[in-house]
Parts: sequence; C-alpha cells; structure tokens
Amino acid sequence: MATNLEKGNVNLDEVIGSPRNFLEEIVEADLKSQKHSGRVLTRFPPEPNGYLHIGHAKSICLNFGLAQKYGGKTNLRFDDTNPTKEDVEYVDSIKEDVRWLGFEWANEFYASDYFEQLYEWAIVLIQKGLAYVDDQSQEEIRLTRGTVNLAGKDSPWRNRTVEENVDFFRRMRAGEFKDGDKVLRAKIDMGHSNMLMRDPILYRIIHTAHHRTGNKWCIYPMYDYAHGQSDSLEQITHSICTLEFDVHRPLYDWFIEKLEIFPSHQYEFARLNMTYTVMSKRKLLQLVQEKIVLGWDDPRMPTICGLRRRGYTPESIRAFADKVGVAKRDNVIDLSLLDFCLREDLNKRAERRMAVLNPLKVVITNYPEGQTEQLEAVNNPEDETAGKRSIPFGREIYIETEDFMENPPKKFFRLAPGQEVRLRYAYFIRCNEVIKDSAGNITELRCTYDPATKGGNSPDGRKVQGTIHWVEKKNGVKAEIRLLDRLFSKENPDDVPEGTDWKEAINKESLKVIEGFVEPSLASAKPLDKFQFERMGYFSVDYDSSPSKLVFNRTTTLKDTWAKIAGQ
RNA sequence: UGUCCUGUGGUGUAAUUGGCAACACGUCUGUCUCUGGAUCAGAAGAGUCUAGGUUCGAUUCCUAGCAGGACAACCA
Repeated sequence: MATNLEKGNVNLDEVIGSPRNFLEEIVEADLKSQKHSGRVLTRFPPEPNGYLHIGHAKSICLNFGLAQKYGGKTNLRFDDTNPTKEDVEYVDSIKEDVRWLGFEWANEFYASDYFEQLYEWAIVLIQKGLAYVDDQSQEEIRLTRGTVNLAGKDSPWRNRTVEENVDFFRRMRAGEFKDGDKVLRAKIDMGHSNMLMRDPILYRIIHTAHHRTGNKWCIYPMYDYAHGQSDSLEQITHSICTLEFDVHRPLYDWFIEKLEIFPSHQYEFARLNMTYTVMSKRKLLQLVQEKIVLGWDDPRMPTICGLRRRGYTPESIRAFADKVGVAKRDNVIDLSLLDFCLREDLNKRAERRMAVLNPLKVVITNYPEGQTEQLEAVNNPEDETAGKRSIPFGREIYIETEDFMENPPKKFFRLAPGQEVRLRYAYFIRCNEVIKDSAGNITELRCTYDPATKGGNSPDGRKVQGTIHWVEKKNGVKAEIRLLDRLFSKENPDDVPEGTDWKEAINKESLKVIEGFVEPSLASAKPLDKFQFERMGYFSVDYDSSPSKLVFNRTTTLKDTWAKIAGQ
C-alpha cells in the first residue's frame, strides 16, 4: 500500500507502517486517508506563567517529534489569555528551553494575536443565539452551576435579545463595566452531564494590562473559547494535550461546529509523573517562593532549566521522552530511567577526570622529595578521538577517604594496611603506616610505590584487584562540589500521613556542599561543561563557577556495585 | 451518587487488530576490565482487574461487576 507521499525530507512510505503509539496510529490513518491532504501540523501551547518542566519536555518531544517524523511542522503558541498571571519573563525562558531541547518551531504565535477574530466570532455566536451576556455575580454563577450529580439553573439573563447581548458585549469591550460585572456565556445546556457544557463562560472583564496587547483590551477570552479557535485559525491538524482536557473536547468541538471553522481535532495523552518528584506548577512555585530551593533553576528542580543546570543533556531528555512512551493511562516513571538515559549519553561523550571529594592525604615515602612527573591519561575509554591528557604525580597525593579501610572486610579491593592498590594511570602503592590524630581519626597514610609499575602495569605480571583515583597535592585544584540528591525522600511526595502535606517528604539531604580537589586540567572548565569524575559520577560545572573558584554539580552517580555489597 | 477516561511482570510501553504475552528500565547471576563504571552473556519476574459468555483458540469481541483517574476558577 504505497502512499507515494513525500513531505519535506521525509519519505512517508518508509515511515508509515510501524506506529509507536496511539497518536502515531491516528496520524498514519489520517495520512493514508488524506484527511488534511497529508498535512501534519502540531503545536506546543504553553501558558507563559511559569517555567517548563520535564513533563512539558515530554509534550514538546511528542508534538515536535510527531511532526518531524511525518514531515510536518510545529507551532509554538503562547496561551496568553489571562494577563493577571502571565509575563514576558516566562515567554523568554520557554523559548530558550524549547530551543535547548533541540527543537525549532515553524511559527511563533500568541493567542492574543487572535483577540480581534475571537471577538468577532463571539458576536457571531451571539447573533446565532448561542451566547449571552450574564449579569450574575461570580458567586451566583457558581451556585447555579449545579454539581456533578445535580443540574444547574438557567440564568435570569439567559434569554436576552440578540440586540441587547450585542450591545452589552460591545460595551463590555468598551470598558463600561467593572471587573466581574458581566460575562459572556455560551448558551448550551445548564443540565448537561458534562459540567463544562453548562453555559461556559467565554469572556470575562479584566482591567489589567496585557504583556503584549497592553491596554487595548479589558475583556479576555477563557481557555476553552480561545484554545480551539486558535488551533483552528492555524489549521492545526492534531491538537495534542493531556488527559485532563478530555472533558473539554465536547466544548472544543462545539465551537468548531457552531462557528463552522477549520476542524482541528484534540487528542489526549497521559501526562508524565516521576517518582520522588512533584510536577504541579503550583507546588514548584511554592518551592521557589518559600525558598526551599534556590530558584526555578535550582539543580534539584524538575524544571528544564534546573535539569540543564544540574548537567542533564538535551539528548538524554529526548531519549527519556522517547522511552517513557505515550498512552492514556496514568503512569509514574522511575527516576532511575532518567538517570539511565543520562548515563547512557554521557558515558559515550563525557571526558573523564580525576577528583577527590573527600580527601585523605597519602605520602609516598620512597618517592623523591620535591619531584613531580607528568603521567598520561585517556580522556574517554569509550571514545578514542577524545585523546589524552597528562596529569601531574608527586610524593604527596590525596585519595578518597572511603578508599582506605584499616580493617577491611573481605572483597574490599582498595587500600588497606599491607595491601596493594593501583593508582589510576600511575603506580601500584602499598600502605605501610596509618597516622592518626589524638582523637583516633586517620589523618594520613604512609605508602611506598613500585617504580616499575609506572602507568599502572606491573612487569612481573602481578595483579591488583583495585584501582583508585587520586589527585596530586601540590597541583590539585580546590573545588566546591555540590552533591545533589533527589528533592524528596518519598517515592510519592503526596503520600504522607494524614494532617501533613507533601513538603514533609522533602529530603533534607538533597544538597550537600563539600570541598574537594580536582586535577589541574579542570581549572579552565566553563559552566555547563560535563565530566565523569572517575568512579564518582557525572559532574557539571555550575553557573556559580569561576576560574578562582570552581563549582561542580553532581549530576548523578555512577552505578556503585560495591556500595550495594557493602550495604548488605 | 452523574458523565468521561483508564486497568498487561516492581516500573513504563508492545503484541501484525482473535493465534497461544515482547521490549526497555530495575533486580539477580556470571564474563571481562587500569573506573567495583562501561561492555558482553544469561536468569528470575505477568498469564493480561474480576466473573461469566462467544470461539478450536480471547490481552484483543460481548455482558456484568470492581478498581484508579478526571470534571462543579470569571485558571490553563
């Protein structure tokens, strides 16, 4: 069944045939039936009232990805119908985040671009007897709407004449009334089983300047009235949104039918949820406002800018969006899947460096005093083209405190009294003496090295099980290291005991700031540069970092089999 | 006491539309290794919400239940 369709650089014959989810199925069916002459146009419609988070990333990847796959395009449209909540600050951050994720929109639109058209269509509805101006107060409207089990009551103003409605609506626009004095409502059915069809409000009066239209308008359309018509104006073929808008679809279709305009169609998918994470804008805002986190881009936030600062790559987030799939059932994704995607990406791309986070001084007693030498290290064993670098070695070095145990359990392959270990890219050393302070804390280790093992291999073929990382003391660079962990200690932060709220689940250990030493090649690292600190994890340079004070964020740890064994 | 959506391993998504449940993450073995990482090899884990029914055969169809979610802002 060749379709012989070609769109952009996409050969549809090759693409059609293996839909990966129900939306792709729908698109393919529409393509085959030539529903929109084979055209695919999606849109990503954020409200500029907050920062984008990983849940939006799923939607972005879905909307842009779907269009890309089938040779279509995607518009970015800001749903800016409520001037009391929206701001250009958010517009800019949203554009930055979408671009960072790797997508470019065909058109940048605003619902406010359509205010005039929307107004005219409202007049059309009034003239058709399908909308009326209601003088009831907000309270009265709420009370007469009924409940899910109880029909609402008709407004006393429901049967005004067309002329009267047109006149009042014009005067609403002209600014003759105060906020809340009047609204424009659709005339549908106050007894409808779907609450949204009970004469929904189309326009309300808000005497507030809009970030784009200024003071031109004092009436603003509601979401339901603006969104579908905006889709229609742009001739969106597939309007994809989350499940909670499912109940809005009858209204979406009602406007299109009554106005006889381009029939965009809405499809709903299940929004993303993740373990140990809250995703609602309200809660994220609360975290910021109550200074529980440092800001929207706090590296512990699930915001795009937070993930970016933490060190996640766009590639890893796209891979994640791809792996979580698209369906209609509620879901909670393991945070470990995001980490997997990150590691998979960075393992191939991030250069390796050595950094000691929790330093323990080691003196190599048989190494000549005052001498240093340069050793060669591989930048990335997964990628030969990453090349090599040299690192200084000397008589005094730091190793990780956890890499030494005075009384090691069996299977501890690291350093211990009398035990030999390999210093990565350097030498074998053996521990001879443990120095302690008066309190009994280990302050220093005295070791000897075997000069014949330079580079890490022994000419006599003797094996050492363990390899540990290190930083030479004199040339090592001090660095602040921020150990980030999940923001919540409960899988489901909302699942807390009666009488307490989700903030009880906040992980008080989610940020630990320590000072460590990194190898000198890191001194020139720039914000957002990413590295694997060998055996410790992936780290990214923070915005706060400067040549005089390096700051790294731990994006995620490496898998740690030993920690698992030791923990048992 | 309503309407709509959804129920498949621990998690998420599949199953050529009726052909005897697959993939990924996670978990557990083992291999290899100058990262206890990566790699490689393998294993366990669901009989598809329940009960009936149709059929040679049901995750797919029918009926009745049950469970979870959404909806009662002049928010989006």
